[in-house]
Amino acid sequence: MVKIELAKAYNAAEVEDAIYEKWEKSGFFNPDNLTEAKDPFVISMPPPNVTGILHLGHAFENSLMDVEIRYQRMKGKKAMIVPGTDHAAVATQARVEGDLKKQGIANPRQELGREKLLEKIKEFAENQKSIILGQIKKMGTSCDWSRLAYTFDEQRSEAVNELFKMMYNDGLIYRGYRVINWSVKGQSTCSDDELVYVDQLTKIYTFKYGKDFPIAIATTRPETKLGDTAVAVNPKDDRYKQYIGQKFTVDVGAKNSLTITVIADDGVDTNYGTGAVGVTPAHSPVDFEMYQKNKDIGIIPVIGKDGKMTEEAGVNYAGLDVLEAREKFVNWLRENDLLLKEEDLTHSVGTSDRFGDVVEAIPMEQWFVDVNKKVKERGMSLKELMREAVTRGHNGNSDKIINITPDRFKTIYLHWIDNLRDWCISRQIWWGHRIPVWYCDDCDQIFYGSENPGACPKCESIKIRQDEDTLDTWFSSGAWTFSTLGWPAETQDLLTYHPTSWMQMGYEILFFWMARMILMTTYALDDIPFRDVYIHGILRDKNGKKFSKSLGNGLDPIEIINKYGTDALRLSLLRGTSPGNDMRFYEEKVEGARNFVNKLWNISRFIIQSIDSPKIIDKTPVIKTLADQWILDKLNSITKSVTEELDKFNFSGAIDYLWEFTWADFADWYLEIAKVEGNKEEILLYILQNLLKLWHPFIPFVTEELWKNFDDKNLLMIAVWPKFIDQKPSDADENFEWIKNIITIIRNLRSENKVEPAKKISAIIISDKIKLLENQSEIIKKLARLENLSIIKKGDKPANSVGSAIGSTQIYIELASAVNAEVEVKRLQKEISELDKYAVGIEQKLKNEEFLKNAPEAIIKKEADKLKEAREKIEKLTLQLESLK
RNA sequence: GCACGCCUAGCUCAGUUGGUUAGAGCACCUCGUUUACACCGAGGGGGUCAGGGGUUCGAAUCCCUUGGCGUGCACCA
Repeated sequence: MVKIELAKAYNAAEVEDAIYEKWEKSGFFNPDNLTEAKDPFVISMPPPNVTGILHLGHAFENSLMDVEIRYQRMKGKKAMIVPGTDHAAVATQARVEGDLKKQGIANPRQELGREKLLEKIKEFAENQKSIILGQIKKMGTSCDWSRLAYTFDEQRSEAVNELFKMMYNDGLIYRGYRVINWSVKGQSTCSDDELVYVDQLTKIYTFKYGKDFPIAIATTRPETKLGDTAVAVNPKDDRYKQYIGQKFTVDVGAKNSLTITVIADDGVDTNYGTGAVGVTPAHSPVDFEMYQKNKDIGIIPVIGKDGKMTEEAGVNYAGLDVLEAREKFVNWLRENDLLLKEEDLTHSVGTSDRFGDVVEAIPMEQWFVDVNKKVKERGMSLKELMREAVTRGHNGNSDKIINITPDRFKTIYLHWIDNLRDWCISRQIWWGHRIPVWYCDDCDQIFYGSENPGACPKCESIKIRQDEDTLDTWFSSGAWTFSTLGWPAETQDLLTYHPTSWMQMGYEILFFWMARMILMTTYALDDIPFRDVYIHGILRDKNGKKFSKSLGNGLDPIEIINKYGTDALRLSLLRGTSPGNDMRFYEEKVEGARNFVNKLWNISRFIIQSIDSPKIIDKTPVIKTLADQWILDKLNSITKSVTEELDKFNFSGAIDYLWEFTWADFADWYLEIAKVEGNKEEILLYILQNLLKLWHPFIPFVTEELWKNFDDKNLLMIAVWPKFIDQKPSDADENFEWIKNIITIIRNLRSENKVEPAKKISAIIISDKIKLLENQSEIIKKLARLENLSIIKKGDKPANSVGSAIGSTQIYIELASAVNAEVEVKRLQKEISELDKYAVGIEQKLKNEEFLKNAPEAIIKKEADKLKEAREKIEKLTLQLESLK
């Protein structure tokens, strides 16, 4: 074999693209090619929105998914990430319309029309898509590209239509006149979950509708009061209950007069405000509910889709902007002595997450998913299905429980379900799945149809038209875990790979997405969408601010990758993070990870260059020395720990074990020892190869690149995950740690006494562990830079020496010049006094009868051993101190 | 208003059933170019785990409470 030359430093940019290509060509991203693998392990990739290119948050998600999938693949699972992108209905249309406006097209919808605008959006989306897919590859994510999906492709559209049809036929989707959230700017509805609440300082006005009206009410929206049809009071309220059922006609200065009925409602808090509520059915969801119980009070919409006052608001107001109307009405109240109070109030208002404007509550005909209606043949509502999947398990089956990490999000999710109202799914935009419903203009028949049915099924008229609206993007996202596997067709993929195994997502889309996937899957497939959900926090910048375009603090992951390598980025994103918590991102972190990757490279470089023929070592090598035993035991033990941490999805914990072992135990200690003891080819290769396997899920590129030095035929990517060997524990760890300790003490003595680092000196160790020390004397001499080392059983402190102790063992180094007694006395005194405090603490514990009675025996023994060791050390140090005086 | 989370070394954070003298990375101090690595090595300093109380033989960890920061939901009459 030719001697391999490795570069002095790992250059990620040079090798990554080629490695990814090799992986992709191998076909092993597709689990169907993992012929020896058994159980499936599937991750549905949360499809990135085609609104923009990927940011660091995506890099983080890709790192999480890829670590998990590579781990499972190496564990012998049919591992698969199903990749895809999301058409992101409103978000994408809003983005493209915004761009068009900047280009001078003031009103894209009117100027371009449906077809043209859709074409523009499609062009944009396709362009973004190809950029995004390239980025995902850069991040090293091992997706099965043969199963690439898009929420808006033909297959997924079929799933959406089928789902709609099922729900429509089951009466779970209905068209109804309800108060919905309306974005004037976007000219579309949005669901309750799409609102972003912001605090707003406003005024709250207390007034009476008229001089003769007996009850005062308060409002922050006086202009909507032109649409009031009732006043609600608590039926137990003595002040008002006499008026319940009475009707009052009031003049509100709007030319039209209002008829206000006093109604009873248990929900009214008698202690809050005036204890009475003005009821505006058209512009408040809560009031609308009261109206539905008391339809005869009537409903008067006074604000229109354009955000201006309607004709019904009265001729004095029609056409006015809401703020103008507010001012006008308040002035009128004031002039007529009806305004009782005017106070400042901070309250939160809902704004559209995509268009940014404060939404208006307006009543309209829209499509809804009924979450409270019992599903046919299930005896349960969608709400109840959503609850069951995370509590007792789907259909009461404890094997079908969705496990949420960290589990506090389960509580948050359940609380959200409690407050859930019917889901408004129709949007007045064009980019999205068109609602598969048709209307007959001749007989008013409404019927389902994913394609143009040609004629009305009832009256055969051809004057039919499809609903103009499109579906909420989350309607299609909700089907993602199964639409990507071929549903509604009964595919082999569905049989093999559903339910999926693991899902990760940020907590900010818990309600949008997780909830809807659970809803859709439990309903349509009578199953859960996934077994485990890992909820992660959001990435923030150095100062804790959210990354955002408007703040201009966004970082392009590809730039980071070009500078530090993908492995470094992945490692930095996963290290020191915990599920559910936000984390800060800063470049120094990536730099540290890059340094580690380089360290691993150089460890390998050293090993590869120091041996003749690199080969695969798959059997535990022969153990020759204590150090060998120690490092192999340690490798075995961290193999167990890393596996356990990964099984708990604790990626950071797994990294900590690996990092510590690789850098400290293996590089700093064992490699140095290998230089002394020599002849360790097999052990070095064995440990390195196991390390490459254990590290591979986290830093796939550098490990794969190194692996080819040992095996240029098989990919590390499908190597078998190292197994923990369950063996009798040896005392190698204890003994070797003790030797390490002695070396550290000598190094410390040298440093404190300003011995030149390169200078070789003499040392004396007085101990009864003669044999152990003699066996390890070469290592001690080399690593502590000793010329001579005397190991004796009994003796006195040598002249011109300084020393320390571990337990009863004393360690001295000889100094060339006289000892600075004063400094040495101080040092020893300090050490003794600290040690004494420590020992006294343990002593008290051991004197405590309660402790002795209650604590486990192992703990008591540990404490006793600690005390013995400390006391012995104090004794030896005291002797040293006395000899100086 | 209700709920949840966070407050651990100068900074960023781990710390999963309560039990080592509480850890890591970066930063800092001293020393060092020993051919795997200066993207490095050796040694070191630095924390009453936000404050107070409680449970316990034993608390960063469990409970109560105060304060600060953040988030979700509700309210928004």
